[in-house]
Amino acid sequence: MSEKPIRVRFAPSPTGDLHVGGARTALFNWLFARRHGGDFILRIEDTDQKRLVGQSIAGILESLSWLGLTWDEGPGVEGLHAPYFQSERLERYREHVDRLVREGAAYACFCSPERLTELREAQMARGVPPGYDRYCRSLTVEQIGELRAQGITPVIRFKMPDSGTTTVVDALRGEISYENRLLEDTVLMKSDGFPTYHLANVVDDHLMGISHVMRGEEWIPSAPLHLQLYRAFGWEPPALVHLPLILNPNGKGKLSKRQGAVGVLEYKQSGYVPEALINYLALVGWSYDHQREIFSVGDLIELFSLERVSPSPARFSFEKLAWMNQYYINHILTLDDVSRRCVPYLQAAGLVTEAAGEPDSAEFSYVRDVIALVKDRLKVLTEVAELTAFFFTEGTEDYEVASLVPRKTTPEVVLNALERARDSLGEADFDNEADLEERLRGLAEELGLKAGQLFMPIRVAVTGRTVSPGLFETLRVLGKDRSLVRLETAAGKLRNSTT
RNA sequence: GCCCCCAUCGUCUAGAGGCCUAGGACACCACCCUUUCAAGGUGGAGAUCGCGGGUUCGAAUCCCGCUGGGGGUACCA
Repeated sequence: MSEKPIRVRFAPSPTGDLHVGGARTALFNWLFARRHGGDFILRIEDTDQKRLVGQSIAGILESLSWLGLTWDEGPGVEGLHAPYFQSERLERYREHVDRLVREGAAYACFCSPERLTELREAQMARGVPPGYDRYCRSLTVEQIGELRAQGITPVIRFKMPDSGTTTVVDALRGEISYENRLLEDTVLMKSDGFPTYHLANVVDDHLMGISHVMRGEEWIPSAPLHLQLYRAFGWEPPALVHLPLILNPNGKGKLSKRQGAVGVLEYKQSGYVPEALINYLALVGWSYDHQREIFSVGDLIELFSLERVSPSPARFSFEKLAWMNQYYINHILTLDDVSRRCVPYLQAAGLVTEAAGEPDSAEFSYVRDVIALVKDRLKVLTEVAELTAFFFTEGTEDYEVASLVPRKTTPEVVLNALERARDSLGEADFDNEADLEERLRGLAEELGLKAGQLFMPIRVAVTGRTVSPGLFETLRVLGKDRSLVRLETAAGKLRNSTT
C-alpha cells in the first residue's frame, strides 16, 4: 500500500452544458477530496476538435462555481501541473506515444476510414464481432516508409496483448476480468495530432498524480485498456471507482435531455437553490442510513464515504428534486437568505429597484417582510415575482368581478360587506394583526357571514387573486392606505356591475 | 452478435445470515389544522426482497443458473 496523497479530478469534455450526471461525478470527487484533505483538480478534456463547443467551458465553470465545487488546480487556478486544458498539452501526449512506439507497445496504422468502415460492415454481415483486424501491426519498415512517402498521416494504435487476461479492480464491484484476445488495438493518437481520451487520460492522470479515478460506469469497458497502458508505461495505476449510471425517470437509457431539464444551469435559471441540488445529487448513488436524507455540504464532507456508494444504476427523479428544493426554501434557508436570493428575480420583473439589493435598505426590509409571507409556498425562487407582485404594484384590479363573490352570497351582500370592512379597517391599527382579525371576524358575525365569505372578497380586493398568503398578515404588510384604496376599488367594481 | 455491469414498495433507498410480521423518503389516498393556497400533523395503501436451484438449524443477505434492465463495442468522451 503506497501512501500517495489523495488527488482526484473531474475531467469534463466541453461538448455542451454540464448536466446533472456530470455534476454528480464532480460532487463525489469533490466530497472525497474534501473528506480526506486531498486535492480536487479540474481538467478540461478538449481533444475532440469536431465536437468542441466553444462557450461550453464557461458554462461548465459557472455550473461548478454555482454549486460551490471549488477546484484546487485547474482553469484559473494554475498549479504545479498546468496547463489544465488537454489541447495545450499536445507535446506531452506525442512524447509518450512515441515512446510506446519505440518500445514496440504501439504502432502506426495507415488504414483509411473507408477501409475500416468496409471491414466493419463485412464483419457484421458475416455475424462476426466487429473490430480492427490489426492489418498494420505487421507492416515492414519499408512499407511504413512507402506509406509515409505517400503523405498519409497514420494514427497510432495500442498493441493489445493477444492472450492472457486483464483484471480490473473496481472499488465498488471488486475484480472484473477481461480476456485480452477479445480486446482491441485501440487508437491512441488521431491523425490530426490530438490524442484520444484513453491516451490523454492515462498520461494526465499519471502526470498529475491522481490517486483515485472516479468516473461514470460507462467507462468500465475501457478500464482494461487503461490498465494495459499503465503497464506499458511502467506506471502504477490509480484506484478505480466507477460510479453508477443515472438513468432517465422511466429507466430507459442514460439520463438525457429528452425527458426534462438536465443542465445544471437550467436549474439555476429556473430558481433552484444549489444546496438542494447538491443534497439531491449526493443521494443518487450514495446514502447514509435508514432515515436521514437532508445533508448540508458540511455534513456531506464529514459523512461521505465510498463504502456507502451503491454499484447499481439509479433513475433521476425530477419530483424528488423539486420536493428537496422546496424543503430547502421552506425549512433550511433563513428568511434573510431567501429574501436576498429573491431580489434578483423581483428586479428582473421590475418590481423593486437596485436599492433592494442593499441588505440594510428600507426596500430590502420591505422585501423581507413580503418574503416572510410566501416563503412556505415557494417551490422555486422564480415563482416569487408572480406570487408577490401585488405587494409592489398598484395594478391589482384586473380581476373578474365575479371572483369577488363567493358561493352562497350575492353581489349586494358582498358590496355591503366590503364597504363595512373598509370603514372598520379605516379605524384599525395595521401594525396589529390581532386587531385586524378581531374586527373582521366581528364583522363577519355581525353580517351573518361565514369567515370565508367575508375574507375571500377582501382577499381578492386586496391581492387581485383568490390564492394568497394569510389575509391579516397580508393586510399588515400592505399597510392601511393601500388596503383601503383597493377595498374601495373593489366596491366600485361591484357597484358598476350591479346597476 | 460479442464483452461487461446491475437487480428490495411506482421511484430513490436502509438492510453486510437470525434484531425483517422488511425501516425511511418522494409520489399517491384519507383525516386533522384552517380565511384561500401551501406548509405542518396523524393515519393508510403500496415489496410473497425478479425467478429457479443450492449452502445453512436459519437467507433479502452467501454460491450457481435463468430472466430482466442497463452500459460498451468510433481517428466521441
